Amino acid sequence: MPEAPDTEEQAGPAQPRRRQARGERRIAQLLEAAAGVFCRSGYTAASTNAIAREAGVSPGTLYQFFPNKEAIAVELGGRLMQRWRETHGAAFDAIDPSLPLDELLDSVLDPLIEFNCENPAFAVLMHGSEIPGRITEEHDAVHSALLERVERILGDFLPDAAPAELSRIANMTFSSVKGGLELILAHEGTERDAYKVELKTMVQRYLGPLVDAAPEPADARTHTP
Amino acid sequence: MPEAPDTEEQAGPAQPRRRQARGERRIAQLLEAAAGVFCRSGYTAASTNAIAREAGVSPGTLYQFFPNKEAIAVELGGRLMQRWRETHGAAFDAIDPSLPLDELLDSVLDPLIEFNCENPAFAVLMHGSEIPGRITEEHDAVHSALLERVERILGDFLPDAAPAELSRIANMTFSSVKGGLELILAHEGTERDAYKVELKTMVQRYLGPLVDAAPEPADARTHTP
Amino acid sequence: MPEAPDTEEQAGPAQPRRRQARGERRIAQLLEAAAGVFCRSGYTAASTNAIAREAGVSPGTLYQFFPNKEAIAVELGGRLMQRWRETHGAAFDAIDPSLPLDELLDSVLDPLIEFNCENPAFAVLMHGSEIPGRITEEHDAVHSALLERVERILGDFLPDAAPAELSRIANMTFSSVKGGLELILAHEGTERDAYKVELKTMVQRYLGPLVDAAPEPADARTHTP
Amino acid sequence: MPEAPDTEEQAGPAQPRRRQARGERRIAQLLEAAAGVFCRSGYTAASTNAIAREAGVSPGTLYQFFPNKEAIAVELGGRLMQRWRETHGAAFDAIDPSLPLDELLDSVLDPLIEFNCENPAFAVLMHGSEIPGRITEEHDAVHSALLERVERILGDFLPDAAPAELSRIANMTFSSVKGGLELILAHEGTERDAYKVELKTMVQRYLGPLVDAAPEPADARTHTP
DNA sequence: GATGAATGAGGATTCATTCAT
DNA sequence: TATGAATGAATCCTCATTCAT
Repeated sequence: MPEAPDTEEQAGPAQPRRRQARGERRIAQLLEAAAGVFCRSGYTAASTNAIAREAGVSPGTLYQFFPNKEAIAVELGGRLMQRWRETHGAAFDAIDPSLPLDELLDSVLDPLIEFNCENPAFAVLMHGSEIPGRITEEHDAVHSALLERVERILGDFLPDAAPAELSRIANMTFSSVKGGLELILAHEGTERDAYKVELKTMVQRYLGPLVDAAPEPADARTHTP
Repeated sequence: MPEAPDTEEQAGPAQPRRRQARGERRIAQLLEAAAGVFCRSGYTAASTNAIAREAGVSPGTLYQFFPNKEAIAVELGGRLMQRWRETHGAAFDAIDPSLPLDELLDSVLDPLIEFNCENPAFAVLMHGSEIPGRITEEHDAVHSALLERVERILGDFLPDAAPAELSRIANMTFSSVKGGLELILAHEGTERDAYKVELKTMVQRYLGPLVDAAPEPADARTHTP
Repeated sequence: MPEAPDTEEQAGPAQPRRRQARGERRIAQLLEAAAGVFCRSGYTAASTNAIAREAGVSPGTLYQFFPNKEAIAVELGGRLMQRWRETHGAAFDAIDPSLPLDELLDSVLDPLIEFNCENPAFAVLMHGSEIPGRITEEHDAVHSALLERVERILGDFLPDAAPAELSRIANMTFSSVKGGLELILAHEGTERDAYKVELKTMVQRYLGPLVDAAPEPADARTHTP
Repeated sequence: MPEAPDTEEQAGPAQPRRRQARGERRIAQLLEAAAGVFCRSGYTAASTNAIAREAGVSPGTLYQFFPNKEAIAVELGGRLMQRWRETHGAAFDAIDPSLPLDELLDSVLDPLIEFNCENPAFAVLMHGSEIPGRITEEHDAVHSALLERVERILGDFLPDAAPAELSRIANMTFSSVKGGLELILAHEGTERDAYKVELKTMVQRYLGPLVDAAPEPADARTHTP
């Protein structure tokens, strides 16, 4: 994707094509820089000048591609979501609700954890517009998209749950996962691995009874035999 | 801390206090204003001028009582912790480990939830120095104090757990509680109540197996039969 | 002087007397504090709050005795000049112009040096209103008084010199002495002593030829024959 | 120092300079403004806003080129020293120690005086960090560089002097010259000229005996036999 | 497009000074 | 008197954003 060998076409669309190629690189550069700065300082404390500096371009250049600071976060979130969907989206869409919960959670959480470790900015954006006035809610792509996805998955398992209850459970689950991811990212090595396990354990325990109680009256027993 | 009266008089603290009465009121006023602004904008985006304005005083007055912005957060955290201890600390210190988990959690979480609903800034400060360089860790009284308390309580239940494991479980629990509190605060009325229940359920499910497995080989059964 | 045992008189002048006694102590306290702060930070960077703090009183109290910051410097200068006059003024007024120059300089510079070492603020104020707009010239008691004194002494030695020339020589001499005093104060121990000697040597060499050439037709040899 | 172009291009410094031309002009403008403000108010009382205003730019522009107030003084000092070296440095390095003292002093002091009259800020910066905490010593380029130069020149004349003595004499000389320059700048027209002569006379008289007594066993007469 | 200069409002903080008690 | 609270303009400096080249 970053390499579009821009064949010299006639006249009209040639220039834009070349431009867009260079522009794409710039944008990617800027977003990568933004990811770093957001992680280090948080959205509010991150300065567009710092992002431009980190990207090795001038402030003016940054504003040639983004109308303002928020747009950077929005676009970064959009791209990370996109990358997430490309990498793990298929698996997500094809979740098999008949799987035992622990396997299902593994199939969901393992990629999510891995993706967050590789893209720590994802976690930052995942938290969404905690503070009103920062990133407008409707612009908070990552948070709402993931939450919706969680809700949908849960809906498959709990078809009888009222929408409000579903939303509540999804929010609760997602909130815990976000917290767990933060802890995971805050640690390293074996400690990090232990937190990964712990997060999955927690989610399993939380959702286990719900799932067990609901569709399949299987002989599901405790999750840590 | 903001006031060191150091009068070389002999008398008690009565005389010097009269002068400070106004100041004490101002401090309370400023902290209340800070609580509001912190809740609305978060620590980073909160401006001392905004706090002063909200308190109805000039910027200079604010700095008569606090040396800088962080000190405001620290003092606010300190006061909230103090209030928390005064209101619910005794109950916390006297937790009866022989209680069934759900009762124990009620005795811990109900007050915590109530306190957060009454003091929403508590939740803000509870999150601690998410971003390195904001509020210094050692100054992050609320977060570390509560985390330590959680760890201690858990230690009573899991005397055989390794320290690292204990810390992990405490962090995980605390993280989830923080997330849950955020959700509670983000909702109102019956929805808020439902979230309260949900949070307790989640913590119960997470800790239940740990506790059951540990000291008392009682006939404890799952909590959602 | 600081101790006026205020005997209880009738009515009218009793109160003021007592007040003045306490006030005198306060003023002395404040001026001493100001001396310290001026030495440490210079006049511009010295804050009235810092002076009050150093004096152990409140800002309000300071302004009960001085209308503004400049007045503090002016009064401090006045008092130091007063002390200077009381201690060494007599000797100065009774300078014997028939003395050989080196003895005369000793009789002038030795006390001046000693006084400056004991009252470092004197040197600070001696420099006068280097910067227009700080301490108004007419308020710069120390500088102008000392300069005038130097001029008068020199006038005794050089009765034939034109006023402008006299003023020039006085300024030059005074300027060098100020510089030398700064160096003296900047050093300690034997190095300080060496600077004392050096300063006197310099002044002697500067004034020697002038004095020699003037009243007494001695066998003075000049360095620029 | 304020500009690190770091273009990864191959070309010479021609291209990158074109962009900086405006900036270079701004820097010069700002430094000129700073020189004026420093002269009028002194370093401490000079405000960056005042400098920006004097330069006809906004505060932000100033900070695009200088990280803080001290850096302005440092750069100004550096440029003035540079200009000084370019204009008179060669003559200084090629001082002929066999010259008679008065000619030598002329060759040193005349340019110095002239340079100070043309660049009054030089005198301000020459005084160095009189007050601890203002301009850090190591940043006080003008003062230390000139003092060192004086010391070196004197060293040529007094090869047998102990280092401490040399330093003392250099300090004394430099201090007097600074004082004299101040007086020169404080006057105008013929009075200024007269002060110029007076300063040279004073230095000559101070150093004459030292020099005479040292290398050339001339028939020098000292005033303190 | 790219650059870096420019902006000016705003942020934290200080300070001389005044006021209420 | 003395205190300490109060003020608000001014300080240094930053930042999102715009402009000229």
